Amino acid sequence: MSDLVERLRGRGWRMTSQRRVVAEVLNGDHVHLTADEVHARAARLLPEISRATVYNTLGELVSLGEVIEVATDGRAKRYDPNAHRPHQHLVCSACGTVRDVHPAGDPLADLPPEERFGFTVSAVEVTYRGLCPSCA
Amino acid sequence: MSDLVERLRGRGWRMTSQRRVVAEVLNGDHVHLTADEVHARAARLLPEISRATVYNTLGELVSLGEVIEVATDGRAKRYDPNAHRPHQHLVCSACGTVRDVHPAGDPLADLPPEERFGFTVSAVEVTYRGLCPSCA
DNA sequence: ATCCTACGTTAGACAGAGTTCAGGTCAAGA
DNA sequence: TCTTGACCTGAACTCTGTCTAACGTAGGAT
Repeated sequence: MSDLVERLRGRGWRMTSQRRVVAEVLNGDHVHLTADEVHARAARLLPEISRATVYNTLGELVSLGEVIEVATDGRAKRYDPNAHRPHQHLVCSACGTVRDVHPAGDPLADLPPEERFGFTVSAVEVTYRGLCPSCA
Repeated sequence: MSDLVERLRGRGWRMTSQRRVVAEVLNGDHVHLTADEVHARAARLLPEISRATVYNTLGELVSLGEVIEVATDGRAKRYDPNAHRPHQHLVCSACGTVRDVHPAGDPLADLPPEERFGFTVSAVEVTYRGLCPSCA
């Protein structure tokens, strides 16, 4: 994720302290923070950062394909920096914890043409639900 | 869906005009209304019905397993009365339209034990995304 | 090194979806 | 018919997220 800053600069991104801090907060594996959590952590490094900037920056990172938006429940979206490798999500129904998982098979191939109703299908999301070890 | 009223009464549900109207509105195949749409249609039959009652009733139907909640995106949740037959959803990224689909294969079987991280996996949701014929 | 300016940031108002609450209403059993 | 606890209502409220107008600044131009 540290070369992310370089990739973004190469794409003409103006680098600001706010954007750097948001990228820093999203660093790591199995990170699935909500926008508010990103804002809270970013504010520990840069107290004046505003909510609007966090939302703007996250939206830009999503458009650039550097971060994936995950809607695990009806609540706030979560942001997943692990956009390099395709993966799915395993969500604990009790505490909301999210894990990245890598199932076998290709769900897109499982949808036959006659079940597509003329849609141009471009993506598929799989969400596994259950109880994590601590909640079971 | 008409025997739904009987099933609910059998479970000790107090039957009111409001609940009857919400159940009526949800009748049919490929129905995926938002709470607001349910409220609008219910209000045509029972003008004084309140939003809170619609939300309460939908929530109860979901807990009872009679209706499935579909979180299509950042938008409003949709409510799917087709809870009897297992199925997945195909969502238009542009207009939010939802279709029920029946893919081949079992996504649960595609998640090997070493990818479950000790979770007790009990369910899986698959959401296909793309453009519907009108939006393409 | 400094200046310019277009791009970025900020605070706060706003909007959509959903929840809560106090008080009035009514389904259904006695 | 009476009673009562479950149900309904409307309004205020919370939570997420977006928009706007004024201000700040990164980085190329000079």
